[in-house]
Amino acid sequence: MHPGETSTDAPAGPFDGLSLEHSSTVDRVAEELRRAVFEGELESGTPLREVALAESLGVSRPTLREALALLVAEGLATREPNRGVSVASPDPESVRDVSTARTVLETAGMRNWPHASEEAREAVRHALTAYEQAVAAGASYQELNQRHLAIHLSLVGLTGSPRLVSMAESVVAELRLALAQIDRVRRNARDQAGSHHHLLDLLESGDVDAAVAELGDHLHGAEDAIIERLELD
Amino acid sequence: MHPGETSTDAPAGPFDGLSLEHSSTVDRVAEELRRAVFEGELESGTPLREVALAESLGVSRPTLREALALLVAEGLATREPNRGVSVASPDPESVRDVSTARTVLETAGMRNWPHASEEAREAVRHALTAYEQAVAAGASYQELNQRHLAIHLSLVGLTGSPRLVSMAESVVAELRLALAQIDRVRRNARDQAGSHHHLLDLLESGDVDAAVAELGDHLHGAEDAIIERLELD
DNA sequence: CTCCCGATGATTGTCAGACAATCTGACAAC
DNA sequence: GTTGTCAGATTGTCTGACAATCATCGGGAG
Repeated sequence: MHPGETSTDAPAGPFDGLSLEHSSTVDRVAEELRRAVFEGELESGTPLREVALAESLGVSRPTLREALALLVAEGLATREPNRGVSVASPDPESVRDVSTARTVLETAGMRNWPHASEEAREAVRHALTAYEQAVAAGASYQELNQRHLAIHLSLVGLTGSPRLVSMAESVVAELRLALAQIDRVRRNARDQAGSHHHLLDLLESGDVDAAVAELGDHLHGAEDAIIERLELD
Repeated sequence: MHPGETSTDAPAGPFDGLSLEHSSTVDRVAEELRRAVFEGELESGTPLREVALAESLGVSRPTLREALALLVAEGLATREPNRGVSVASPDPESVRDVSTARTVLETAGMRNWPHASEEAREAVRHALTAYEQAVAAGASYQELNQRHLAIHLSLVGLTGSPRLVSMAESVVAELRLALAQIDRVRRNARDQAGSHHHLLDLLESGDVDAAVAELGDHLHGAEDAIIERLELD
C-alpha cells in the first residue's frame, strides 16, 4: 500500500537498502506526466491526445489510457466523455476547497501533537530543517516548493494515519498543479522559513491553539495569494 | 466540476431537469464490481481473474482492467505485481486507520456546524429522518447500512468541502467492504437511531463539544466491534 | 524418504491493429 | 438565421497476440 516500503518481511539481513525498481510501465508513464505537469511544461487545459502521447512516450494506447485514468483519479487531469483528457485547470473555487481541506487535515495533525509518536514529531522537525537548509543553499524553485509542501505533509503525519496522509498528498498535488500554472513564467518562491519555524516553536512549547491559529492564517494567506494571481491570467 | 450540475451555462431555459445517462462501459463494470463487493458476493481475498471476469461480464480485457484500476484506486481491491488484483481484505490495522480518518473528517464537519450552510445542516436532518424511517419500516440490512453511513457522510458535508466529502466517501467505502465481510452470514444491524438523534440534538442546542465527544465514543465503539468480529474469522 | 530443481501451464503486462460512435467545424439548403 | 449534411479527427471498445512472470508438480540427487 505504501510505495516506499520494502515489501519483504525478512527479520533483518545483510541485504537492506537493496530494492529493485519494480515499477510497471503504467506507473512510469503516470510519473512522467505528473512531472511534466508539476514543472509547468504542460499548460492547464492542454488536451492530452492519446495517440500522440502514446507515440511520443513509446507506449501503447491502452497503457497510456491507464496512466491517464490515474491522473484523472488524482485530480491532476479531467476527462470529458468522448472529448478526452486534458490537464486540469484550477479555478478559484477549487483552490478554496483545496485550502479548506488542507486546513482540516493539517489542523487535525497539529492538535494531535501531544499524543503523536515521537517519530512523527521528529519528521516535522526534519522537514523544517531540510527546508531551511534548502533556502540557505539557494535551492531551485522546484526544490523549495517541494520541501515547503513536505513540511505541511509532515503535519498531517502527526495524526499517524496513512490514509489521511495520502489524502493530503492528493490535495497537495492539486496545489502543486495550481502553483506550477501560476509560476510558469516568473518562478519566485518567497522565503517562508520564519513562519514555519515559529509554528514549530509554538508546538514544542505546548501552545497548540496558537499554532493552529497561525496555521490558519498561513493557509488563508496562501489561498488568497494563489487566487489573486490566478484571476489575472 | 460538480457532478450534479448542468454543464451548459445558458442563463435559464425551459430545458432544465433533463439529463441523459452518459455512462461508459468502464463505469458500469466498476459499479457492478462495487455492488458485488458490498453485497458480500465476493469474499475478501478472492482473486479477480481478468479473462474470466471479462468474459463473464461480456466486456473486453482492457476495459475490465480499467475498471479494476478504479477499484484499486478506491482501496476496495489490491494489486500485487504480476499476481493480479484481488478483493481487499481488511485487517485490524486498516480498520483502525479508517476509523481515525473518519473521526477527523466528521469532527471537522461537526465543529463547523454553526458556520455551515443551512443547506448542509438540513442534509444532516434529512439523512437522520430517512434512517429512522428505514428502521421503523424494517428495511433490509443493506439499506439500513447505507442510510446509516449516509448520516456520517452528511456530517462531513458540514465542512462545505466537496473534496473532504469525496475523501470520506472513499473511506466509508472501505468500511462498507469490512462490514460486508463481517456480516456475510449473519446480517443483523443494530438500531442506532437513538444515538444519532442525540447527536443531532446536541448540535442543534449548540453544544458542539458534547456532540464531538459523543461522536468519538460512537466511532470508537464501532471500531472495536468491527475489529473484534474481524479477529474471530 | 526428503529436498532441491527444472519443465509446464496459467496469468498478467503490454503491444498492434481495427472498428463504431461521437465530436468539431465548415458548407450547402431552406 | 436556422437547419441538415458531410469529412476529418478523436475517443471508446474489441480482438488477437506475445513475452515475462508466477504457481504447480513430478523427477532425480543426496
